[in-house]
This record gives sequence, C-alpha cells and structure tokens, in this order.
Amino acid sequence: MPQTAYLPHIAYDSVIFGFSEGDLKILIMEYHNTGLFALPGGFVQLQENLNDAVLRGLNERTGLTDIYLEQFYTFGDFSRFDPEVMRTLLEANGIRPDDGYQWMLDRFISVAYYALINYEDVTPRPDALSDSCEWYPVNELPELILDHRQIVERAIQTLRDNLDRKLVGGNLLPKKFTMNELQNVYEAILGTKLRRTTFQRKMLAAEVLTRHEKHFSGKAHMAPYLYSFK
Amino acid sequence: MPQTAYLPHIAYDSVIFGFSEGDLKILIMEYHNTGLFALPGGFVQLQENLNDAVLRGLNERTGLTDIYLEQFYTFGDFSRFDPEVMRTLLEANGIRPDDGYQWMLDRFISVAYYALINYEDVTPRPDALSDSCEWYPVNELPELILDHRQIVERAIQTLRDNLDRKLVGGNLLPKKFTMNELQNVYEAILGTKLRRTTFQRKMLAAEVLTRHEKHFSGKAHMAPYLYSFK
DNA sequence: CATCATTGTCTCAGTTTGTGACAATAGTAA
DNA sequence: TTACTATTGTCACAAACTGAGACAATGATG
Repeated sequence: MPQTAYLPHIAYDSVIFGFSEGDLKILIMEYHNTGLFALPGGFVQLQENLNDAVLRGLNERTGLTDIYLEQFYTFGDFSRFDPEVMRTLLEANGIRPDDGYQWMLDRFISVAYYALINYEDVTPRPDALSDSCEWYPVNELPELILDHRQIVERAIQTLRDNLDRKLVGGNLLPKKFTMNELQNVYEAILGTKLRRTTFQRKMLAAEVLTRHEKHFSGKAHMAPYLYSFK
Repeated sequence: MPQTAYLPHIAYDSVIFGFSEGDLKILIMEYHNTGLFALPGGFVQLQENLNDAVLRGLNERTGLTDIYLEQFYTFGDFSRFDPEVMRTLLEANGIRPDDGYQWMLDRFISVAYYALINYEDVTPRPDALSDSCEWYPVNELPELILDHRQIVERAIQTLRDNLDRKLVGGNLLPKKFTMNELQNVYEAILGTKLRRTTFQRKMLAAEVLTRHEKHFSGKAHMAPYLYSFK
C-alpha cells in the first residue's frame, strides 16, 4: 500500500449484512495480535470511482460480484481521528509507519455503505492485516474500534427505514425462498414479530414476487410455495 | 486559501432550499467573468468537523446560525473530476494555480447536504470568487458546472422522501404560518396538488402543530388560524 | 386412516383515507 | 343594514387498508 496509490484522508467502511439461523449478522474483522475488531474498510485509488472501490473491497472479502450496496452516511467528525489505534494495527503487523505508511495515521473521513448478501454464497476471507473475517449477530458484536459501533447502528436504522420503501429484504436470501423465510428476515431486521397473515397479504399485494413450485421439506405439513423477486 | 488549511480531495456542496411566491427555490452562485453557475460549496479545515464546515459555509452565505441541515449523499465518481472548470474559475479571478492553489485542480470527493431555511430571513451573500448568490426556482435552474445538476436532483428526491417521515416542511416557513401556506410548501416540494381537507386532517392528527391566534389578511373571507411546529 | 403442524385464503371489525357537503367568517358592494 | 363572495374549519359518508382470528387443504407420520 504505497501512499501514491490511494486518496489521502478518505476511507470507506462497509456493514455487510447476512442472515442465518434466524439472526441478522454482519462481517467483522479481527486484526492480528491486537484483539481489535473493526468493520471491513479500505481506501480509494487515485482514479477509481468511490463506489467501485467499495465493490472491489467487498469482492476481496466475499468473492461476490453482484452485490446489493447502498451508501448511507459519511462520517466526518474530527474526533474519529485516533492515530494510536492505527499505529497499534500497523505495529502488530510489523509495519513501520515511516516506510511509506505515515498517511494511514492521518485524519480520515469515512464514507459508510451497507451491503445485503446471501449468507450461503459467502466464505469470508481475511485480508493481509487481519486474522479473521467472521459473521457476528448484530446483537452480539464485540467492542469495535473508533466509531464503528455508531456506523453499525446507523446502518441498521437506515436498513429498517428502507425495508418497506425499497423492498430490499430479498437480497439476504437465496433467489428462491418461502414466505416464512422472508418473514424471518423482516423480523430479524426490525427486531419485532410480525403477523403471518398480514405479512403474506402485504407482500403479495405489492406485486413484486413471482410464485414458483412448492418446496417439499420432508416435514409433516402443507408445503409452502417458493417465491422470487421479480 | 493556502493549501495547508484544508483537507485535500474533500469538498462539500450544499443545496439550500427556500420557498417564496409559490416556488421551491435554491441558492446558486455565479462566478466572476465566467458565466459558470454552481452550488455553494467549500472545504474542510484540517481539524474541523465535516458538519461544522458546512454550517460555517452556510453562515457565510446566509448569515443564519440555526439551520436545518441534512447530509444526503457523497459523490465520488472519478468522472466528476474536471480540472479545466476549476482552472477557468481561478484564472477568471486572477489567481495562478502555482501560487498555492494547485490542490484545487485535483480530484475531489464531495459530500452533499441540503438545508431548509426561511426565505425571508436571508440576504444571500456572494463570496470572494463569485458575482452573485441568488435564488432560482428549482424548475428554472441555469446550467450548472460538473455534476451539480445531479446533486440537486438527488437533494429534491431525498427531501420528498423525508417530507412525511421527518415533517421538515415547516423549516421553509416563518415560525408562524397558516395551514394553507404549509400546504403550498408541500405542494411545491412534491410537485403535485394536495387535497385541502385531507392535508389539514393529516397535519392536525400528527399532533406536531400548535394553534395560535387567527391571522387577518384583510381579505374578504374567514380568517385562518396561525400554527407553529411544537 | 387418524393425527399434527403449517400454509393459503377468507371473513369481519376497526382504522385510515378520499371526497364532497356545509355552516361560519371577514371582508366588499349595494 | 343587508346581500354577496371567497375561504376556512369541521363533519359525514364511502372506499381502501390493516389487525386479528377462523378454517380448510396439505404432506408427512405411525
């Protein structure tokens, strides 16, 4: 990461949502030998579109290319500047700031994005600086560096606000899913239980779903239809 | 504007909304001797909060201090980089880039905000580089530099989306206003006519208004109540 | 074939919204 | 003083939408 390759003072952070075992989860990285946890983030190349930089980072971590991605806020408080945290990260990886990494200790403004992906499609990959990149339920996050906790809170709030307006819930599921699975996603995002019949009626009335064949789970009850988003 | 005072590659642009004569309007600056029109914008000082930088800029242009301000998107495409436009602006003002202004010809990422202010409270002030800072109806904007047209479009869209959710319409009016004036603001923002009785019922049911004395305009009809937001 | 959990759909009541009606008001004109 | 007019605040009714439960159909099990 030589200094010349990236725009200084500008970073991005991504809140990558997945859904499994009934929980809304996000990807969190742990840095080598530090016990420090952070959102996956990165920098923007000198001639690269901001959005493309984020997609590039997501692809490196998840292997996915077609990702539902939305920018939601840019965090620009001076107080989010904490060179000691970055110094710790670099030193734990045997990097001397003097060797062209001084710029990483500067103040950064961070553009935050959230992504919705199908949990099953992903095997999280750590990067050079991190031990691990793992799913954590949003209610059981470790302590995060800097203001990353606030970034997550705001991501969840934005996701909730957009849930009905943009009908984005389906991006957290496989292409085909049952109505019950979709309802579970909504409940995990909103943090509340929903009424089955009302939910079903609303989704069908929205005319955004295509109904496919039935899905036989082997359980002893009526088989539900599979749906996909139009 | 010596280079050391500002973060490089980072700017902000502001879409400042006002309401008068039945139209939604925004403030547009015209640069000296160029015929170029642009949104009011600026840069962030090295130790300044991003939000504070925007408030500082708004205060310089409008004289106002308590301003309803909302960040809505960060524009980061490489294609918005056009050094010729900036060079024209500087040269028209007799500034040589070599004299410490080279950084203004670099690529910028711009964080966009919109503000809602009471038209009557403002006497727009041009800055050192601009001839004028004037109100334009959103439907009669001049051609704007770079991607400023898109920024305006997105600001209006965000304002529409937030109108009911955040009940922000009142920020475009004096403290006290009639129900009809408030409805006119809504209609200007949404670009559609609304039904009088439905609008009145919805606003009163929201329990966000305080009813004050009647307002006698001198016209030959029933005088409306004045309202203010709680 | 009886049992059981789950699903798709329907019904009914309660609430919200679209639409027009109507009396009250504050001026103007006779 | 008395019509007359434009506008306002409120109400009434119908239409649309939502919450809550009922119920038959289904797909396995034993």
